[in-house]
Order: sequence, then C-alpha cells, then structure tokens
Amino acid sequence: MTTTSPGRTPRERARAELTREIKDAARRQLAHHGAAGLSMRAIANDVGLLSASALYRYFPGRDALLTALIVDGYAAMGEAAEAAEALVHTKTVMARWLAICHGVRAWSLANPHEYGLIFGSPIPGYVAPGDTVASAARVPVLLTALLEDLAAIGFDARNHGAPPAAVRRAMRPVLALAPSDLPSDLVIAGFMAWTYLVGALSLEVFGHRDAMHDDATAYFDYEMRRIATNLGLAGQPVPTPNTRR
Amino acid sequence: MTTTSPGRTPRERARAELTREIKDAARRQLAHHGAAGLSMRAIANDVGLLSASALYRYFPGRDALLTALIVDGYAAMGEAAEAAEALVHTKTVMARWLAICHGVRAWSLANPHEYGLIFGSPIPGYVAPGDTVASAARVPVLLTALLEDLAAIGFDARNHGAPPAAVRRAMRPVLALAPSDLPSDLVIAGFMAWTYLVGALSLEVFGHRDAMHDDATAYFDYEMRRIATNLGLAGQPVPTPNTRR
DNA sequence: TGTACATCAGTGAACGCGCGTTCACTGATGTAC
DNA sequence: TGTACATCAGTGAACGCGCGTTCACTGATGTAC
Repeated sequence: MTTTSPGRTPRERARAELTREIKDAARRQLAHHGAAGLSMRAIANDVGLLSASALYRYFPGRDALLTALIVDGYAAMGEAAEAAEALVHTKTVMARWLAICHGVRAWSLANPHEYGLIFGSPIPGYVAPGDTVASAARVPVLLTALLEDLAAIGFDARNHGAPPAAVRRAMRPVLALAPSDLPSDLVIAGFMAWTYLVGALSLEVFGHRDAMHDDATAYFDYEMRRIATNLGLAGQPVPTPNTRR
Repeated sequence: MTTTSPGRTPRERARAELTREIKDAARRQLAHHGAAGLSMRAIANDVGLLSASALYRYFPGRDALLTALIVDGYAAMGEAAEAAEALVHTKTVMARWLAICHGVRAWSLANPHEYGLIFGSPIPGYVAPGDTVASAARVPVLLTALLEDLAAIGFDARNHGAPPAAVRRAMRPVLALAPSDLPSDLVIAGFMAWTYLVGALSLEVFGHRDAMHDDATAYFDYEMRRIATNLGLAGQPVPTPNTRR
C-alpha cells in the first residue's frame, strides 16, 4: 500500500485523483453554501475544469455526488472513532468508551458540515440509497464490540432491572440487529449511550451550546463519563425505576 | 381574547391574517424544499398574491421571514411542552418530565421540518438575531422549574457525588444561567436530561431510528423514564463515577 | 357629514444572476493485431 | 515496432428554469379638519 497506490494506468490514476479533488471541492462548497446549495458549476470551476458537464464523467449527477459525500462522512467519522479506540484498546471499557466519544467529537467539530450532512436535517428531495447503511453503522458496530466485552467479563443483566417485556417487545428490531448473546439490558444501555452522544454532538456542533461552557471539552468528558456510569456501563448497579415523592 | 381579536381597523386585521397565511405557506414550502429552497415567489403564489414583491410589505426580506419561522417554531414547541405539563402539573416530577418529553416529541414528529429548522444543520449564510433567544429557552425554562421543585422537596446534591471542581468551573456560564439556589449537580443532571431528549428526537425525527422499533412511543417512554431515573432525577441515589475492571 | 390629503397594499416589469443536465464535438490515451 | 481503431476526458453551446430584490406605479383605505 504505497501513497500513489490505486490505479494501474496513468489514466486510471488521474481519474482517481480528480475524483478525490471533486469531492474535496464539494466538501469545501458545503461549508459555504450548505448541501442544498451545492453547485456543479462551482465545483467544476474549483477543480479547474472549464465546463460543469465534465463532472458527469465522474458522477452521474448531483445526487450521486451527495451520496458519495455522505458515505465518506460516515466512513471518516467511523475511522476517527476506530483510531481513537485503538490507542486504548487494552484499557478499561470506560477508557475505550471515552476514547470513542472524544474521537467522534473531535472529528465532528473539525467537520461540522459533514456532521450536519449525516445527523442534521435531511436534504429535501434526496433519498439515501442502500450503500450508505454499511458505512453508517461503523460507530455503532464499535460500540457493540464494547458491549460484548462487557458481557464477556460477566457484566450482564443481573445487575440491572431487566427492561419490562413490553419494552423488549417494542425494540425487537434493534435486539435482532445486536449479537444474540448480548443481554437486552446491555443493548438498551448501549443504544441510550449512543443517543446521548448524538444529542451532545448535535447541540454543540449546531451551536446550541455556544458560550455555555468555559471548557467544553472538560464538560464533555464529564458528561460522557457520567452517562456511561449512570446507565450502568461501568460496572455500577443501577436502581430499578420507581419514583419517590 | 376572542378568536378575531388582534387589530383594530379592518386593514390591521387583514394585515395580521395575511402575515399568518404567509408564514403558513412558508412552512408548507419548508416541507417540500427545505429552508434553503424557501422561495418568495412560490410563497406569494401560494397565498394568492400576484407578485412576490408584495411580500416585502410584510417581511423586509427572506431572512426576516426565516427568523419569524424559527421564533414561531421555538414558541410552538414550548407551548406543546407547557400544555402537556399543565395536565399533570400536580403529579410527581417524573410524571411531569415524561409529559414534557412526550409533548415535545409529538410536536416534533408532527412538525419535522420546523424541528429541523431549530435543531438541524444551521442554514448557511443565515445568522439568527437576538430575538430568537427568548423563545428558544421555553422548554429549558420549564425543565428548570422541575429542578426547582425537586430541590424544594429536599432533593439536593447530598444524594449525589457532587461534580468535581474542574467540571463546575468548566460549566460556570450554565450555572450562572440557572437559579442560584439550585445545587450544581441538579443543574448538570437537568442539562444532561435535555441533551438526551434532543438526541432521541434528532435521531427519530431525522430518520435514524426508522424500522428500529415496533413501538417507538413505548420505547421513548421507557428511555425517558430511565434516563431521568439513572441521572438521579427521580429520587434515586446515583453512584459516584468510578470504573471497575 | 363631507372633502382633501396621506398612508398603505399590491402590481408588474426589470435587473442581474445562477442552476442541473443534454448533446454533438475534438483531441488525447489506450489496445489489438 | 507500427498502424488502425476504440475508448475516454473534457469542451462549450444550448435548453428551460427559477431566484431575491428594486422601483415606479395604481387604486383602495384611513385620517384630519
């Protein structure tokens, strides 16, 4: 795997490189005009093509280009999470969870418009093809591995109030996606941790936390640590739900 | 307060009514073409005006119209939350929390594009004026009232591990916004509950939970109940963060 | 109550601009013999 | 090694369309005396 690896003939190498440049230009456009304002003409101009129609040699249309950006975005976010986790892979589950959170956050803050492409308002008129699903699941897959390791060290539903049967029934499709040996409570806790992570990122990336913290990273670290602990993902028992008045 | 209340002269009443119709048409547009595709010409056409320039009698420009939609969106979401909470105002804090969650969720699912306007990707080139801030805070204000009632019934940080000094320092601005008699741990727990709510709504409204649940409402009820319990907002002690390995 | 004037709502043409996509084409790169 | 042909990259004109905003204007509604 060399730096100039892909493509045998010069033509193929040039094609791969220009494809990359087109996507880079599109990503730059995204920042200034948003997904809806992505312009084929402006992109062509950016990469030095004299005519927008030349882009149709590389992407069959605007929507295909958008799809490529979305798939790339999911992949980049997934890679950021995997790379961060790999550095602490032999440490505690909590350390790995925090690494994933910080990795995803760093990527999201560095690429807010790609984050918006993924977790922001859907682009009207655009329908994501099936291709996106596989790359979309990378972070959830990473989290599932964490849950499996938790289960492997004997951490199962015995510490938790198992979710009511009605809830297990309600989330049957999710439970079917997870490995069958994972206790349902662990799946739910993981799902909730993921939900919290997306909430924290969306609020921060989209500007709803502006001027709310003197040290946003420190607060993020605390909330992620606490959410994992409180959800029972750190080896702490969690009380069964009932209210006191 | 009658149904045809606002405006003294017929002209003023007509003006108020058409202003409302313009915003309604704009909201309908939002659904089909997104915020970036909001077209003055199409809106004028929708409300029966022969010329787009007539809209400038009602809004100084497209951005002002967008701002009105955003302010209205925050207000509508706030009203939905308040109305739902009012129905159970004398019940437990948990019941009130759940009412707020379900109220906000019902509104968000019924008005996904307005939700997107608020919590989705920011509109490029658009900067929200200060007017939006007050209406944006309605749900957080409602949640703060809940926290105060929790504090009033003697529910304070004594049950919790108080957050480390570094974290309290990191979130100084948020603590300054909250009533000064609220224990900092309660503020953080409320802030986290709000973060979770936004995460759950964004995932569901933006389609990331499609086909994940047989009964999305039942699951939502469970997760919201559990997040409040686990964060220690239901009268349960929460273990202090520390990992077991 | 009636008149003169000011305010306001809505019109339609115009400005200057940008858009995605198609199509027939030129010239360069690659392939088969 | 050299030639004939196929494939591919990029061009530029054209199609048909829509955009926000401005401006001078007409006619209706409201106000002051």
